[in-house]
Amino acid sequence: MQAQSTVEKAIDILFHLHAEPHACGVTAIGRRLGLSKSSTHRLLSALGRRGLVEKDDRGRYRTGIGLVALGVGALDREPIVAAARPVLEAEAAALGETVFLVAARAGRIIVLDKSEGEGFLRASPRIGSTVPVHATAVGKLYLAFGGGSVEAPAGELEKFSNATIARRSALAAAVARAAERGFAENSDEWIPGLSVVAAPVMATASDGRMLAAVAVAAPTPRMQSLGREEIGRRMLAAAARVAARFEGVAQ
Amino acid sequence: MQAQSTVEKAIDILFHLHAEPHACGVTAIGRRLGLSKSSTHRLLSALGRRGLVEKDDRGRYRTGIGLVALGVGALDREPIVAAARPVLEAEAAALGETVFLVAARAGRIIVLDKSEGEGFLRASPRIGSTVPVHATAVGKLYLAFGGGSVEAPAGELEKFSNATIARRSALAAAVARAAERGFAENSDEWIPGLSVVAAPVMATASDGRMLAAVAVAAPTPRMQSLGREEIGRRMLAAAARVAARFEGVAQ
DNA sequence: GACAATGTTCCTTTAATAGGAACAAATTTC
DNA sequence: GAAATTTGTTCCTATTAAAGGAACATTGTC
Repeated sequence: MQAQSTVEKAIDILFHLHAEPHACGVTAIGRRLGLSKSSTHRLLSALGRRGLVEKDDRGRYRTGIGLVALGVGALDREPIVAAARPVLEAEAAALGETVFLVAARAGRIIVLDKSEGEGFLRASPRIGSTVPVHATAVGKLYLAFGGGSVEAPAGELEKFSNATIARRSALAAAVARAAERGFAENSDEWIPGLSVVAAPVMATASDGRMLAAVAVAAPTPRMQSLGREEIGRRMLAAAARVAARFEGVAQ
Repeated sequence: MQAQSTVEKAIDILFHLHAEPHACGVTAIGRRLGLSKSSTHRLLSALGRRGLVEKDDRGRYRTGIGLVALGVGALDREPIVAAARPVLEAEAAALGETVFLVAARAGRIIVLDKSEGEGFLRASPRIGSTVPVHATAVGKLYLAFGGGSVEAPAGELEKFSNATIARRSALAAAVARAAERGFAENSDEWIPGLSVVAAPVMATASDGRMLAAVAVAAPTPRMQSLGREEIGRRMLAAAARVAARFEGVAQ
């Protein structure tokens, strides 16, 4: 990845600090991103003047509080998030499991919002994080209904667990089944012990494209006892409510 | 505010888009920030290549999903947030009201995390948002225990409601009372109908400075019936638990 | 269908950036 | 405890990227 503009270099620094668990020094950042020490320092100073990075006691840099403000605002700005939030909360309260909203952005599948369940063992996806296409329920939905907005990765399908779909023909079959049933599921295919059932939020009025997906995540045994078919119908109804609220709000 | 570096101009665009409720055009952004149309366009392109801004169907720009990822990560990085989260959740569940964590950053008081209550009418502060110093419970705590990390605004004290403290002598008295009791409260002083009781999280081991504050927010009638003194003691205990977890984790 | 406003691209002057080197703290090593 | 090494910060000038006017393309409007 070749940074071209100064702005992009600064953003690369932000993402690098984001990826690092601990605060980083100027020298280390510069070395990692191929920037001179003085350039790195100047970029960090500019970011610091706007509160996007902070310096700790020892002069090390880490991501700043300004990023939090910008990020949370960006979420609330997404109309689909505003439309979905009450539905997520209602479903999470009714099921006692984590319910979340996922959508495609720039060819990747990203967690937009969540409402967590009550269990001691519960799914807690990170808002803003990316999930794999070929090993998740939402990924299958996007392959079935997304109209090419998301594609399965090129080359070998990464194997996350014993249950991960490895062959493209098997993936195509799973996608076809999702297209037929209208919802998709995933048992241990990404994270062992985690099951997800997801339904697509389709724009009913305009062009009928897929706006997002509503999904419930639970430990596999609990999902088993809840009944996948019943949960699937429930998610379809929830997704329809989100779509109705979205079109009502967006008007 | 005069932008000096290119990076700062780009960040100013981000904050401007963040402040605007709707997507903005290149011309409008440039006019607002004093940038030429072509410069604005180039900065937006750079931000867009890294996913920090997005373009809608009509070519308008708004904040992008990349900011969400950066922001959420930045929050989880704050050790005080990690230490406080279970305490916030436990208190929110026990009280049924919104409990949140607030701290001073760069001289301002900022909401770091929250766990919302269950009421139909409930406080829902925005994570990352700034709250006023002289009209909030946490503001009084920082004036009492913050060691100068936060100061009351210069000039006239802004009047948010009929209950807002207007005179500096009255503010000093409220701060003195907070210093004496160890916790602070706020009834309708910022937002009419909203009451808050807050307790400071003090570093017990090292230098004893104020790390953050734990606060519970509720509609004024409900706070009245819960009993301010009892809630104050409860918040003091919660803040002590946060401090203990913080020092235990940070070790 | 003509007009106005907006997003995008092009090009040259201008000004900010890059990066080496020197300096100052802090940390590590002996 | 002192020397040595690493690291954050500042300074300076050749270089390079950014700024801004103008032309072009596109969209929405009257």
